[in-house]
Amino acid sequence: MASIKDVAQRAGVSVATVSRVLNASPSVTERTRARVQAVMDELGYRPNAVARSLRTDATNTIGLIIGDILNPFFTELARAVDDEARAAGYSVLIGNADERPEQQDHYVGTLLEQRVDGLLLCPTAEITPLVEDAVRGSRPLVFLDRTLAGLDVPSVRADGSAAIRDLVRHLRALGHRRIAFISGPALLSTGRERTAAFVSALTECGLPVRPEYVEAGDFQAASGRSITARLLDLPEPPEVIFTGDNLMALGALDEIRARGLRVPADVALASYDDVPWFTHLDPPMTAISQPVQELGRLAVRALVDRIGDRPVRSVVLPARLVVRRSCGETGETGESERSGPE
Amino acid sequence: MASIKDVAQRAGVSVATVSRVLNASPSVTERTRARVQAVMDELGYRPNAVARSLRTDATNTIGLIIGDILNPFFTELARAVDDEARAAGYSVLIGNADERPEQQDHYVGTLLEQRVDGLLLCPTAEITPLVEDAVRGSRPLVFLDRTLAGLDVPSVRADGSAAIRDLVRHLRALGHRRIAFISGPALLSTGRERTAAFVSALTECGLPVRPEYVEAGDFQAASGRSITARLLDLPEPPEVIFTGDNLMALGALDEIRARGLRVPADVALASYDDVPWFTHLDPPMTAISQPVQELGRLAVRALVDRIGDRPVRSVVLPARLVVRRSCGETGETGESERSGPE
DNA sequence: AGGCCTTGTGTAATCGATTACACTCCCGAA
DNA sequence: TTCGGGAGTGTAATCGATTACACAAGGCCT
Repeated sequence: MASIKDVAQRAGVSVATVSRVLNASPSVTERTRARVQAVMDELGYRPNAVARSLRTDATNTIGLIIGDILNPFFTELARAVDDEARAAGYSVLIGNADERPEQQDHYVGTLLEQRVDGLLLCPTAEITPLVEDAVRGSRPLVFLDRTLAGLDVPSVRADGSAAIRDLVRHLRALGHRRIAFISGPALLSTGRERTAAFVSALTECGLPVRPEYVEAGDFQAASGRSITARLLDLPEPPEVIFTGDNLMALGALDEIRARGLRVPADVALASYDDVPWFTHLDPPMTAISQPVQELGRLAVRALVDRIGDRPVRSVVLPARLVVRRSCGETGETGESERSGPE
Repeated sequence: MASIKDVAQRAGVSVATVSRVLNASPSVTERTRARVQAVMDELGYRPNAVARSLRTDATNTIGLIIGDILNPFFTELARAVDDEARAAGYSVLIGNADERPEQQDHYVGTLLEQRVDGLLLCPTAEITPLVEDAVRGSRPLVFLDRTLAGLDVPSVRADGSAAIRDLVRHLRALGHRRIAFISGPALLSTGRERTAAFVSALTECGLPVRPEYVEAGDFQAASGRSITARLLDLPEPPEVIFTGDNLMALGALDEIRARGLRVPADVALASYDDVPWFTHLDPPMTAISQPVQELGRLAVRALVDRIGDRPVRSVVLPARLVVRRSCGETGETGESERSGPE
């Protein structure tokens, strides 16, 4: 591939001048600029970003490590991050942790070696040595969707406590009392927070907290299915199953369908995370929707600020309840979506 | 961040020796190796991949440009590519073309500048200058899922002709005669091929080809919806709507639901692409399933072969029909999935 | 003992860009 | 005419790794 030297030689100038043309430096005659540009076009020259980065110590690239690329929540998040980053002049390198700490670390390592200018991380478990390295090595880092306690790292995430309270009230209003929650892993901040919010919402609504109705899955469909099976086999099965993410809802639905049960007549269903196809289920799924676009946008802004050494504060946005019909009919017109009881 | 010099100095050796330790060269005493390694750990040293790549002219990185990151088909594909690439020692940089040629070009450009060792491209439209550059510049390139005629570039893709024929036969057996197809853009090989296969399948089954029943969408949900609306407004609307990808199926479903029609009693529905949640629709969606994992795997192998200057041939895998219930009940037990009529 | 090979390590060139500094014109003011 | 200064360009150091080549030390042969 043609290098800056080839261009310089062919245009009869020095590499410095070519570099100046590349960087639109004002101190180049229009005549020279045009000649160099012509040679570039002729040779199909593209500057070597590797060499440039080595010199400038900036790759104009940020890393994004998501929990699971098959989870539409993360996919939408990646999309939002990508759009915002590109607008800010950065390219995004996506790593898929597949909810496995060692794979997360693999990507943290690779991306650090690639010298990304900053890292957006949806941490998959507890603090790992590599993540500490990243913090120590003072690479700008921002947590997204999930946090890790004990590290001085800003985070951008959504809080679903209010929405979960709205959901429990909604269920209560529909006459449900036995509500089960398939939570996420206690190792994840999102798992813990949602469980805590659920338990306190129950209490607040005067409902008993039954330990056998709360179990942690791993945010993947299979665990949603097996836990649902256990719940339905209980001597007194729950009237409602609320899942901690959209994949586990899918698993729950699998099990319910396999048993020939109907939603919501036999068992009601609700899910954390709202994804496009929830609307098309029968019945459409009541869900808690996170402001995914905003999360992505703000995370990139925060990271770019850190890269530019500007001060950054953590951000928490509210999630909101979207009532559909999977928990039973309200008195209203069924089709229209609306936010939860205010 | 610590560099190789810092390590060398602190360990009292030359940079060459440190480099040898990094590359597990055999000509280093165990004693020296251990000492250097200790210093590396102590400093939290990570080799600078940028510098290394500059010298070795290999980034151990491949680029993958997909059509649309919100489309689960591409998401699964990305997952498969990522897994296989990592197994082969490569990292994957994902670019989202969002089905827009200019954004595709943006990523082709960026990835070429980053000097990826090879490029996997799901081309979004016709040949663009940048893609030609890539071919000219002799960067290894492999087309995935879609091809571009007129370029000497190997491709890995699935052919759905047989599956589409199976589908039309299946529909015919269920008594349907008026079948509409919402195709993909004629600019894409996948769009053209599926349309051609559909038309010839109709003919083969002795069904008339009605021009007003075939229209190209853009592989996104909104177009599926608007074309469905047009089809249903026809004086003689089709009995079946077959969509060229899963997103347009979603759009079609939206429109059908909005009109209060039932599937398959009022209008039957089938889709190209099979995605996890098709099972959970009511009724479960009859679809044509592509061997996504295999496509991803083989594409990476082909690319790695090209990078290693080994000869590569294009691959075409068959897609297959998965009959569910969205086109009507067959005489069989409804729940079990099976391949099309043999 | 002298020559030769092997083994372990160091020296320095190199990859392709950026950029501080130096240099050469050329113009205008004194 | 001379001098100062700005505009345009070139020279060379630099970023952090890899690697060809050189070299020193030690072992073994004759």
